Amino acid sequence: MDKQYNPHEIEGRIYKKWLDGKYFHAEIDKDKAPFTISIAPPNITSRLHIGHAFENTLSDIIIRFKRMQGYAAMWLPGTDHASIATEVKIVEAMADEGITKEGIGREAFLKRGWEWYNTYGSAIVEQLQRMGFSCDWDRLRFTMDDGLNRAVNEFFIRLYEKGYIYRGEKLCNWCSTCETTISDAEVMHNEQETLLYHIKYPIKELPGEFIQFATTRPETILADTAVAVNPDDPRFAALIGMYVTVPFVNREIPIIADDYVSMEFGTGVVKITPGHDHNDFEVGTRHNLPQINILNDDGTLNQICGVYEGKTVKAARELVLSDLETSGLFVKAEKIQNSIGTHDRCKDIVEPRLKTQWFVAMKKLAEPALDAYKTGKLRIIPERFGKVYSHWLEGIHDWCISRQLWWGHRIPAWFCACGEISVARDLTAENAKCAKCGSTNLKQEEDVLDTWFSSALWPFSTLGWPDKTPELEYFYPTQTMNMGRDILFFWGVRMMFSAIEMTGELPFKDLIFHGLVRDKDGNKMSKSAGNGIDPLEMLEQYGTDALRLALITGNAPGEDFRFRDEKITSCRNFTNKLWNAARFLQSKASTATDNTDSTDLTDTDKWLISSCNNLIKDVTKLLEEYDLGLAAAKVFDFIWDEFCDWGIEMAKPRFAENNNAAAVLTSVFLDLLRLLHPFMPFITEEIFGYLQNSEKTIMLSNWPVYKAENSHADAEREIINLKDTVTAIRSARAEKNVPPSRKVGLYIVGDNDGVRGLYERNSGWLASMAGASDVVVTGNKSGVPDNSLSLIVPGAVVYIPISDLVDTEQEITRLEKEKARLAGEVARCESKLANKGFTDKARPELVAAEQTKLTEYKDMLSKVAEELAGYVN
RNA sequence: GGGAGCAUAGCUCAGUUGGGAGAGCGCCAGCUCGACAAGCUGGAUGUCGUUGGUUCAAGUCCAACUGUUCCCACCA
Repeated sequence: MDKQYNPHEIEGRIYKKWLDGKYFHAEIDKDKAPFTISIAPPNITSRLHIGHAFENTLSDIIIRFKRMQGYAAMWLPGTDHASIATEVKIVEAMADEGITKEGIGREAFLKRGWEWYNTYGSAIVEQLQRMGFSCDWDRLRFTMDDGLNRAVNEFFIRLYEKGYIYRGEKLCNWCSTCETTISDAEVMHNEQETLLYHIKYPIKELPGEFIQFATTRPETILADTAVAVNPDDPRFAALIGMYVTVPFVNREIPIIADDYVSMEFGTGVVKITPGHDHNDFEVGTRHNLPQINILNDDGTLNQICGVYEGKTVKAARELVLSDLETSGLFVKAEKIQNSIGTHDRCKDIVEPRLKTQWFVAMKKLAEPALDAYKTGKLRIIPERFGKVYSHWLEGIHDWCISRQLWWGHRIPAWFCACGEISVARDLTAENAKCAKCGSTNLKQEEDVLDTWFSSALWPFSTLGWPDKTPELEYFYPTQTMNMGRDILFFWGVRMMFSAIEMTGELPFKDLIFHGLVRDKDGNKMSKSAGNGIDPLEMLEQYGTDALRLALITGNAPGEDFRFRDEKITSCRNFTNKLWNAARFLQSKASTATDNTDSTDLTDTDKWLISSCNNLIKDVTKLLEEYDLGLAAAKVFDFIWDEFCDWGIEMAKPRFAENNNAAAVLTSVFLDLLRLLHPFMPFITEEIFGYLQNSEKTIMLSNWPVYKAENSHADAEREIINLKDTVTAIRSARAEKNVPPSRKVGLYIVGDNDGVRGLYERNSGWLASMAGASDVVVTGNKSGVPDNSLSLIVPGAVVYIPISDLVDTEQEITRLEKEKARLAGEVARCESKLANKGFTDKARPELVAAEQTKLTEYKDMLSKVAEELAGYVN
């Protein structure tokens, strides 16, 4: 083994070994319980970023843990076609070549989509493999492969047949850059400072009089079909029912009364534009107002707008304002804070407008999804996201699922000239026939489905649904789902209701949300900001295991966290530490006996076995609760602080003798490797190979279980005392500047047999750890050299004969300080025990512990006092 | 307008049913002590945002406040 851990050569070789051994592949096995995770399929828009690395590291930890526990653990991988996101990318790429979508036509465009998939889909798979993820690659799926296409059609048709899917003209969110509708969830609202323009319309019945209102979008006056006031507003009561004239289009529109209008805001008058505003649409519906659309698909104004036709919204706004000013109808402009809707993909302003689209009626579908959470069948982790989940479902709106795009699942609906729409299984251009008029000249809907329509089926469509496959039977429902908290509405909710409706079961039992990875300054990572971190770069520099560990330790579930280089460096250092511990053990392998169960275990052996045993219990529990960051930190700390700093160091003096020190260390270390394996798969696998030769792979070895018979609480307590003793001696040596090369003698005076036995049994390593030439354990002070440095340690007093270095005055000061500290402790313990509230109400073991401490402190205090008296005299 | 998170050492953050404040990095001092200088040993640094409340006991539970981040919502 090399002196430094070098991940590069190792990782590729190990991953190949796993693949070749088919270790990732889970067969249907009736003797095992299934444990399934579906990947959150990455979009094929680009290569993976650090957020993907993080999310999938979580899944990999869970699936590796469960696999070792003996489940038929299956992690199903795949990618998502990401309809609009990918289409935007392809269009951009084509623009660089000077071609357009329309220019090349649908078929050629789709060909480019598949090329895109071939490039990025495989790049993503490669990246996932570099991260060491143990996905069942034989089951790799894509949201647009044949099976999933069939599932999508089936889903659409079943919803349509049940009347959940309908087609209608409604106010939709329109992105004129992408020229498509988008769902409410895709609209981002940003507070911005905008201008609120005050405008007045002449009142027809009262020549020379005007009614004044305010708007942030003056160009939409061209689509106004009323102005509204509050019915209780005395200022305008007389005007209700009169008419005003919209300038430029000379449309006469009524003044109506509606509760929606707030008397306080603006002028107390609102222009009503049902064709371009969600609120106005509802007001318009209540008052039977006409709905006028003034926009073309590309965002310019249409023929209704007269002289403004062909102008962009922005240009039209300027023009309308200046024309209003000219006509004397413009009053003033004021600055206000207003929220503007933008498209989450292209960041352009979204305009509400009328469009005929396909919708899913959500109200009834949402109910069982809500129920699943409220009855506790669905577990949401962390819990607080449950509130967000149910709140959204309670106020859910219908889902606009049609998109005016090409890359995606084309809607399986066929139009006939007679007006009939056919939606049925297996309709193709060849066999389509109108059910009403018998015409065979049907045209398929041009639109494709929202990308989340297919994602919603992911946990079961990937297992063969709608067919009743054995895989679906066995692996479904899945167990846990890891997802970013930012896609709860897009995906989490939609999988839930789709699965319940289609399969009658929840798609997963535990829904786990993780936070976002931010840069070192706390900003969101994004391509445009240029602060994104490429996981491949990180793992090339530090190794995959270090990256994985850095992503999860010290992060609380569901919280965002910053990614900093220092953290990954310390994790890289840890891999080296682990590597060298293994190197050391390997060098001692020849001295190892097979005997780790025998009764001649020393205190240190018992301590190590027992504390590792406790670690197993803690880590297993944390992993079962999905508290991965804490679990990783526990293993990390134990290996470094306990196993290496104490376990190995305490064993060193024992190697010369014929004993089982090496065997115990190795046996414990193998368990530690198993605990660490889900987090750091490569290095643990490599070391596992060096340290034993009975098992082929750590991946499929058994997860360690807590063994009651390995609990040695007494030994643990004793070693804790010894560790304190060593620390005290080292600290004293440092304080006195005694170089490590200078050996000293230790005279330990303990006044009871148990304590003397403890120090006698462990005098070998105690001497070694403390840098002593010899250790003398006695029952009294006779034989201890004069002017030795004395230390109070648990249960005893240690004298170090370094008299030539001891400054008597310093020593007196130190003892006085120690005396004061101990006196304080005694007082604190006494007052605590004198408190009836504590003794009566606190847990009994706490009270007992406090009493023990009091005795110990009193004991130590009297020894300090005695020492001090010696110096003073 | 509604809701949620966060506030702990110089920095980044942990802190699991309430029971004597922790890690990593940084800083100071010293170390080639049987693997590891990507290491070892020792050390300094905290009114746990503020104010109240519950409790024998609060970083932890409750309330209010301040700062900050985010989500939802149709306010022209």
